[in-house]
Amino acid sequence: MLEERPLTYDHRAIEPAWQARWEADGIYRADDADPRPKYYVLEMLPYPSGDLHVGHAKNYTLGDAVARMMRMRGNNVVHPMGWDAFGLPAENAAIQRGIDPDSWTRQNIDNMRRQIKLMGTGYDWTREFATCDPEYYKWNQWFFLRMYERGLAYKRETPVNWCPHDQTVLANEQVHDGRCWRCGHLVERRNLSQWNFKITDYADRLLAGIDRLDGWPERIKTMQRNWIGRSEGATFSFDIEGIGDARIEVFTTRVDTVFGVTFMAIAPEHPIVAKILAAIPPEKATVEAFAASLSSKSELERTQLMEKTGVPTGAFAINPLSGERVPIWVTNYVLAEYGTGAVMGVPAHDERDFEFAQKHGLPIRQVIVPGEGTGELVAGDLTEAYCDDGVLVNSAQFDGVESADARIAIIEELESRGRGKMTVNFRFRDWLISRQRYWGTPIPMLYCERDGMVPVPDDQLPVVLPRGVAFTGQGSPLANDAAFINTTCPKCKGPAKRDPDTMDTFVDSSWYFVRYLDPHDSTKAFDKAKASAWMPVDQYIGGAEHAVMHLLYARFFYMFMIDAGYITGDDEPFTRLFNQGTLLRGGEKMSKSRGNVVGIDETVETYGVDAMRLFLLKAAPPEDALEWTDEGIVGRVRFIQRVWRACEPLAAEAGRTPLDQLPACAGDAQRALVRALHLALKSAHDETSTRRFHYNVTTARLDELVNLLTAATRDEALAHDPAVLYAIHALPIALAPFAPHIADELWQRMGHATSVHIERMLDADPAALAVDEITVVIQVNGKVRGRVQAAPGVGEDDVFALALAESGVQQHTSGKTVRKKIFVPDKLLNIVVA
RNA sequence: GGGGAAGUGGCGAAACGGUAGACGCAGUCGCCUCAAAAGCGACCGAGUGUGAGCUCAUGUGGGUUCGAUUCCCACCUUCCCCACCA
Repeated sequence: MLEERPLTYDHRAIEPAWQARWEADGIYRADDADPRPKYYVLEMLPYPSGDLHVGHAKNYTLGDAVARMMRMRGNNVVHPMGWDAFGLPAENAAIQRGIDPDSWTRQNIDNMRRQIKLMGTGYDWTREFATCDPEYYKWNQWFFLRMYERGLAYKRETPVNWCPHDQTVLANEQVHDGRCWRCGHLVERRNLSQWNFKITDYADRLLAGIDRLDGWPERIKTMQRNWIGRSEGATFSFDIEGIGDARIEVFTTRVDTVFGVTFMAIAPEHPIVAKILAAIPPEKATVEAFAASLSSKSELERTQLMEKTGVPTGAFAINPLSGERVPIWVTNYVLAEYGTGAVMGVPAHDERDFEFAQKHGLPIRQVIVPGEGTGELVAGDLTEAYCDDGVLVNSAQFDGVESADARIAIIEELESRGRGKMTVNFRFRDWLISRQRYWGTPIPMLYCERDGMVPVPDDQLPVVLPRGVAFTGQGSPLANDAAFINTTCPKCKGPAKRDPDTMDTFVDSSWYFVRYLDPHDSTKAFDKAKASAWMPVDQYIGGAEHAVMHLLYARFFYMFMIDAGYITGDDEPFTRLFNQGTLLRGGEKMSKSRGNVVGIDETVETYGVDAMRLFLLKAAPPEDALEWTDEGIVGRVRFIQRVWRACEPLAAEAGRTPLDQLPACAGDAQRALVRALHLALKSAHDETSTRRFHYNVTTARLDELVNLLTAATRDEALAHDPAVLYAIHALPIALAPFAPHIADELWQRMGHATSVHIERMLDADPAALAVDEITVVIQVNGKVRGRVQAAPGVGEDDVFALALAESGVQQHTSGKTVRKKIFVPDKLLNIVVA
């Protein structure tokens, strides 16, 4: 028997020691000059909220396994980590608890960095930065100025949530039931002049680029397409009766229904409202009261009202095609921000218009009928809008024309009269980046009494966020800070004021992945050659909650950078995207606010990092939601200990066994063992190559291997067999991407001076996977009736002969005629009888 | 309302056109032990049979196929995202 001694893998001693050693040796640093093929693995930039839980560990463990796997497959891997450090929580901490946002954030970063290292992750920490570092956000300001120069950053009046008591702008999440989160006063809408990035200029490119993103999940691409929301239609104008040259422009995708217009619906904010009321005053009071009742409500509330309401303005519009006179209504269901802010009301062919017309007794006229140009009206009394295409009726010269043709013909008619044209509208709007907050990147703009709006010159960047400002919760800390606001105009040297706003934190995360490639450059955002060499990100990993905004903004920014020539290559930054599933506990997403978190520190202390990592990889495919269970991780602790007991006593001996050739296998047990090893290797390679990352299957293969190893090492006759020693020697390599600590510890005990993590992953050898006897399944009429053993490559006739000797097969074939045989070599023979 | 994903043992899951349930968790039994824990071993979808086995079984109903968990259609259920975008 093997020597009896306490065989326990002591994670508390071993794991921290390896983490220290890796850091000291710098084995995860990426070298720009390394000639091997580059591979950029990136997990989405985390917000330093404070404490990590095992849900975060799920995300980082997968990224880490992928990075380690790619490194061991011979790539020059860059795998960086940093902090999305600006944002509202830090400012709330300042307001509520008087903590400086910078100190609060830095403390959180320190703790989270410690915890991420505790997970045994292999990041290149030399590339770390936080977006709240002036050395980083300086370049946010620099990019802003470059966009401004190109007309991609512009100012526009936009409504915001405004608390009249605290005299401050509120983020949507600070408004609860229409009231201020701090003081409970009713929130109003107020217009402020704010900065926007003209992302809509890139709408078509952002949309077209999606088609090339073969490595992205289909659902994310669909969400982006829907968010961009391209729709083709016509924009044309109606005259307003009695008001000189005033016209109302409408946008519609169904210009074929234009003869069915029975009213005009406009948003209360539409500028024409004031003109109408000035010229035709009788309904002034009603309309203004209606507009006022909506003005305080956010778009969200208005749309959640669901019930469509409105009031007539007393004015009439003239249908440019029919010459018909229709009333103009102000309604809550037309959005000022989309299209032209005015809609032609066609109740017969639009659900919303139908609902509105029914409620307000407006006429409903059908002009599209289903079918092949019959011209027959289905009925005068529609019970719902008919929204499909069909054939036009009641439409003058367009009667009998198919909808699709009619749309083209009518647009041409309108165009010939100078009344309208074909247009494309997008659902998404320009990216509003101004935030009336402190903890963000100051917008590098000045307002001079003499020179007007003046950009901050590049040599005066960064505009540094002042420290020690007052956080009262009232007003904006920056706007209130006279020392910050008051400055000198770079043109006239006269007095000027700074823009009091900061940028949306999505700006920070829109280009950080390029900064990692040249993180300490103080002269530029990044070096063109370095960035162009490393980009694009080969594998991006993160949650689906960023499916739209972050990923769209980052794509936009990257296209801008390519266009500006800051970087060369394809204009899509993320070749492959992997969406991790969430971690659940008690059926709910693990989160601080739900109070169901399991901490990293406790888990690592109790069970060990490797056990935690293996559980997170093993329990489910990575894209699925995964339920955390304490029993599950105990099972992985058992696995770790089984590995230790099987391998550690034989480590030195196994370390002398060559790995560059397959061992001689004296018997079935040896062959099975070597085969199990190579099946595990094959799974690891396959899951990595296909980018499925279903390492839950790979870990199952490792379980099978370790089960065989356990049996073999307990058998005195087998324990020192070359095949057994070979498998033991290879196990740390196979285990390294998933359980990096025990892997390196065993590797060292096998006599290796360098880390297992810089070893080459072993290839799966087809010779080791081969078997000398296979089982062929015999089916009769598609049902399994027997199995026969044969040598691989056995022919159909031989299998058939063997099959007929099986009693189960005979039962179902005797007295019947064999009509057909389907033979799948080495797998199956299906005998079809009748 | 629109879009997307998914329904397999007591549980997490595997197989994704070819032996359904690998592997793990929970459970049952055995060995070891004074005993327990740990460890090791066996069993572990349902029904039926002494047994070899047979029958049923991957949400429901159809279809394609020699053969379907896998592909197609419809329905049911659950989850996620977007929700008055003219």
